[in-house]
Amino acid sequence: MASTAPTPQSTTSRRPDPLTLEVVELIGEVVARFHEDYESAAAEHALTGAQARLLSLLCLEPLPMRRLAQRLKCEPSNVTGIVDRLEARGLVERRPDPADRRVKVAAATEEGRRVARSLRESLRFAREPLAGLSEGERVALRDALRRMLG
Amino acid sequence: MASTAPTPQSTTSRRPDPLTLEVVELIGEVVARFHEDYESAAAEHALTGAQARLLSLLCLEPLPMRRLAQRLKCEPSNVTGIVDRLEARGLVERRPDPADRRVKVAAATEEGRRVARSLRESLRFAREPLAGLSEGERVALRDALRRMLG
DNA sequence: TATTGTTATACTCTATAACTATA
DNA sequence: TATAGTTATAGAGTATAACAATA
Repeated sequence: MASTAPTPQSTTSRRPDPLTLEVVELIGEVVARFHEDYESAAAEHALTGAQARLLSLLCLEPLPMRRLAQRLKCEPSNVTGIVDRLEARGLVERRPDPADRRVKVAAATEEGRRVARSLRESLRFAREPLAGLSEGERVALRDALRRMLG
Repeated sequence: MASTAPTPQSTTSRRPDPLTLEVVELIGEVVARFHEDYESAAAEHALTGAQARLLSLLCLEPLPMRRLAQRLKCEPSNVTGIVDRLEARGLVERRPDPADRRVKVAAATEEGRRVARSLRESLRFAREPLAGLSEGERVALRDALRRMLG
């Protein structure tokens, strides 16, 4: 591709070049749409965003309340309420930890896993828009995202 | 680039190919980091995410309460409270609309614009990670995102 | 009658601090 | 004493419904 002029400034400098600014803008758009899509998919399953995120985590593996808080980047006291509400609906259960009786391990129930799977499948964004890209473009996008995320 | 085998299924079909799944996963990562970064940048300015978004909108142009709700994709009743809190801090003001006395136009104050500018500059994510990409990669990323967003 | 903004209400998420039961 | 989870509390965002002022 045309790499005619060398970038005059690093992108970490105070005034990013127009290209970087546009990419930032576009990423903001993607973030907004993704978020919107996630919330509405959750709502279709009568879940809030936080509940959907927690349930999706537990769908991979059971976790102590403390670890859940770390993963969700919130205070442990909040996890109590979210798990309470999911447990009341039979999507999650609390199990004792034989090794440490202070610990409670949260785990998705069979129905919880079913709901999480359905939720995952109803996530349309980032799948439909991707359909417009060729395989080569998807590879390029993947590589750029990988490098961005370190 | 290698386009050896034709993609067996459309990306909108029930079972997306591994490449598409990975890109979805990566976008999810980007969304999470961006969101986190935005919230913490807002918090540095003693703003909530919703307040920061509303203020940023008003920084571009004054808007009636109703339009603000549409832009923020929430109910008009919520906007009342968010604007109340920003107005109490002198970052936003309500103006009458001469053409329609039912309407109140919200506008950023001078200080509001200053805070919004500072907020925008403290958004590190999507700028620092982008620094790791070559210009060619940023162009490829831009083009892919543009096409994704239609 | 319809529309704009607001108020009232209820629920969820959030952080902080204090509490309990274990370790 | 230190840690895991909970409870209590308060602030903010959200949707719904009802309301006053204006069109």
